[in-house]
Amino acid sequence: MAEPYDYRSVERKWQQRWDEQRIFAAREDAAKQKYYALEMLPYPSGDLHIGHAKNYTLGDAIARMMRMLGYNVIHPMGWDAFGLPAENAAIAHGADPSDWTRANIANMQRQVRLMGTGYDWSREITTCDPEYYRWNQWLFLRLYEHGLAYKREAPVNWCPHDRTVLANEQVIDGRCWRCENLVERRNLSQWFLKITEYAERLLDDLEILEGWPERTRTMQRNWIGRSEGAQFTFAVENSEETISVFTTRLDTLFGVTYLAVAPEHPAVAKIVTKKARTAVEQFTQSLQSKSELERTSLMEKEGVFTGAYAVNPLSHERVPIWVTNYVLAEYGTGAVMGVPAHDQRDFEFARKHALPIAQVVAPPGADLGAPLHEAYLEDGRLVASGDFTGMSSPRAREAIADRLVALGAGARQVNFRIRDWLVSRQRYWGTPIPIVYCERCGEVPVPDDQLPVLLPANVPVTGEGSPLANDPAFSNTTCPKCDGPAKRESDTMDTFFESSWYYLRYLDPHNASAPWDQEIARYWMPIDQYIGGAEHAVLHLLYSRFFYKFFHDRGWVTGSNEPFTRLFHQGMVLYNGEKMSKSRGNVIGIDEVVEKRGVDAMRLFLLYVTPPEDTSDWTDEGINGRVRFVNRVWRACEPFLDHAKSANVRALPPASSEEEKTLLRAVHVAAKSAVDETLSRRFHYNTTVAKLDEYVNALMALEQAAPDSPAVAYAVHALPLIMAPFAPHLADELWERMGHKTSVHLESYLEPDMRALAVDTVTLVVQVNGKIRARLQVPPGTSEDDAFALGLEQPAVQAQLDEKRIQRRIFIADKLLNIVTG
RNA sequence: GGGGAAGUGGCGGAACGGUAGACGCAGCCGCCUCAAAAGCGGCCGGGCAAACCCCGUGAGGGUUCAAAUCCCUCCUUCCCUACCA
Repeated sequence: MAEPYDYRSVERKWQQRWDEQRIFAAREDAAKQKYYALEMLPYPSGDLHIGHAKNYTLGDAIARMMRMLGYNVIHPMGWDAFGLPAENAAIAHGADPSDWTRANIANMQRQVRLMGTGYDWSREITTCDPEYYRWNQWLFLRLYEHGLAYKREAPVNWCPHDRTVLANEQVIDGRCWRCENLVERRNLSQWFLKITEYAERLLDDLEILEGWPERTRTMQRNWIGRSEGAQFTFAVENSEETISVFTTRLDTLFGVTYLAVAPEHPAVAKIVTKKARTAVEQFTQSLQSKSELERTSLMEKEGVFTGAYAVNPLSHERVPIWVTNYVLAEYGTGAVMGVPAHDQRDFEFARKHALPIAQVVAPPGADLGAPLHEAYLEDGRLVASGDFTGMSSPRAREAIADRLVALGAGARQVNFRIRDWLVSRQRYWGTPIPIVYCERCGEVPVPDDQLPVLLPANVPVTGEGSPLANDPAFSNTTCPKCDGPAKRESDTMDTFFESSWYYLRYLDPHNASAPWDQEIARYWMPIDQYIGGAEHAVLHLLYSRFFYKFFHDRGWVTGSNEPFTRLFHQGMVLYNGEKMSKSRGNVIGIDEVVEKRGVDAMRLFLLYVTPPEDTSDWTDEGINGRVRFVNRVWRACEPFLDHAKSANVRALPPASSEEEKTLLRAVHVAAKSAVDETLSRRFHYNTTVAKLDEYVNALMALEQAAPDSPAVAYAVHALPLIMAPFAPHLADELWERMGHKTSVHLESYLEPDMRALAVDTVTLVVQVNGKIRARLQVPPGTSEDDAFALGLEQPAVQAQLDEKRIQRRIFIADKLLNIVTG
């Protein structure tokens, strides 16, 4: 009786050995082509879930494949360790955020190791380590020096009870998620990064990111939101004030019947008439308690007349100025021209408040006069538009822009939807922003040699107010310039700051004098394959691109100014058709799967269920199928290990029977599939695993028929080599048992051999008028004439041809012959 | 409202203009066994007694010698985004 396969001890053994022998340690080697494989930095929430497992299994299969294909592979892992959940745990359980985070990292690191993923652990980084975040501070200061980090007032979500700023996701139905008080919008002084300065480049360079999913590029395009138009100015009657508006539809300028401004617009207070003041203030007050979400998507279009009038710079018409809830203070100029006839939002507003609707663009071929039921949004021909009447919309936009420029009333302008990145958080568990406020010198950056500004330990975290501001030991300091008394900035950084450059720190993780060495970065960057979920399509992936362009401008990185050459989004893993969630109790735990089924079976299952980009369903039956496969491989190999030692895997043995040919072909079909899926970057290893099934089926069949065949020895010997990237533990075990002293993962991959892939006969389909009438077994390379002659002999073909005249023949070598009749 | 992706057996999927359903799961039959499990072998889209015949890739149309695959319209599902002027 053969020895049964003990996946538990085998998997443990190889994980230990890979660790001890550091077989995945990466070193720069100018002689070899580098390959940087990276999975997105995980947040240490406490437990690894199957979604992580799918992500890391795919990344690991790719990294191992590329290594075996001769590339110098770097494949690191680390922890995105700062963030709110640690602080929330502190508030809820009185835990120390640091202890809580460290414990989670320890557990998740254990689980990642359990998966047997081949990371270079010597490069592991943890973003809450002072050795890491000091470089966060250093980079912040460089951004500051270049005017890309600045502080200004901005409206934020403020909870008056807890006296803290809330993130958008912590505002539920306009209320604080903790105390359920209404959240206010307050203007507070906040740190921003000037990503808008890079908007144009971030947009344009999307074009060269051909290795990115199109939908992700589209999302970034939409997020950046470039729009071309013009900005121009309305004078305000009886006032020095003017109101500027941005529009992409200058052709509708003569259709303006009112001006709509955001309540926060600075001109409002100055232009509002005595009579209207109370109403306007009440309206503004009522909006203050509403979050942006509420103000925009949930509310009807409301507004109050300011009593003031503006003058249209071209038509000289006077139009009322309204304060409205549907104009955003943060976009454009915070004011828009109201054109009810040609903008749906303006249309709804005008209807509600009985404002006139003036049609100035006529649909092609249509006559005006009929009242509109909705705004007409398309281009057309201008009517009732002064000198511009009769022009097409595009021409009118140009002509009106020219006129405004000539009058000095406006200019062509490009506007971006993207706003500067708000990076300050009034929170404890993050990187302290390295700025000091001196009574005499004002805002002073902390000098580099005083970094890091350490996050103090043992600070009470209550969720009320800013913990750092409340800590005098942290807050009180001396000014680096004048040594006078000063206060430290008490805000910490958004955690997306850390994750915008971590991939560079991996390259040189212990460097004490710089965030990374430029020569080392020159060798490894950019990242050849980045793998992670689509949920970061905009945030993380956009911020990182921004940082990398900044680094490139400084000369700190060279070559491409994009960090991620190719990007792959793996799909989610569902269970019972639903997202796994603790509250539903339908979570599949890594520990349990590894214990009960083994890592290799889990990896094979995750690769096999669906193509990697698709959503997959975890099923107990499905994983059982892969457990069976692992055991089949063992039974197919273990009794033949001695026999297999006689085979040279690098030399194709001769095949003397059909069965042997079939087996040798199955071996090389599997190898070819693995290589092709990797190099094409399609990564559909589900098809590769299917080929491994066929391989093992063919192997077992020949073992029954001809156990002594050299083809059996060869196929047994080659199996671990081919399987190594997908079932790495089983592969190394078999490899060792065949007498090898070094890991199979350091071998070069089996090169697909054309001789093995060749076949003796092919099935040639004979069609008549596109319908299959016969199948011929012919040698490959059979000529069209021979095939035609053979085809005509087929009774089924004859029956169809009968009296008919043959008009043409289509012949695809080794595939098909189509006879077309008249 | 806008944008994107996808619809193939009972299920996951394969087929990147040329044999639709590889491979696996589930199911059924058989072998092995005292028995069960495991394992091994076979069957497994629909119609038909059966077939080498006919039908069949969400629906309808088109391009082509040939369409699951390319194009148009519609339906359905999922994801993202949302008053951006």
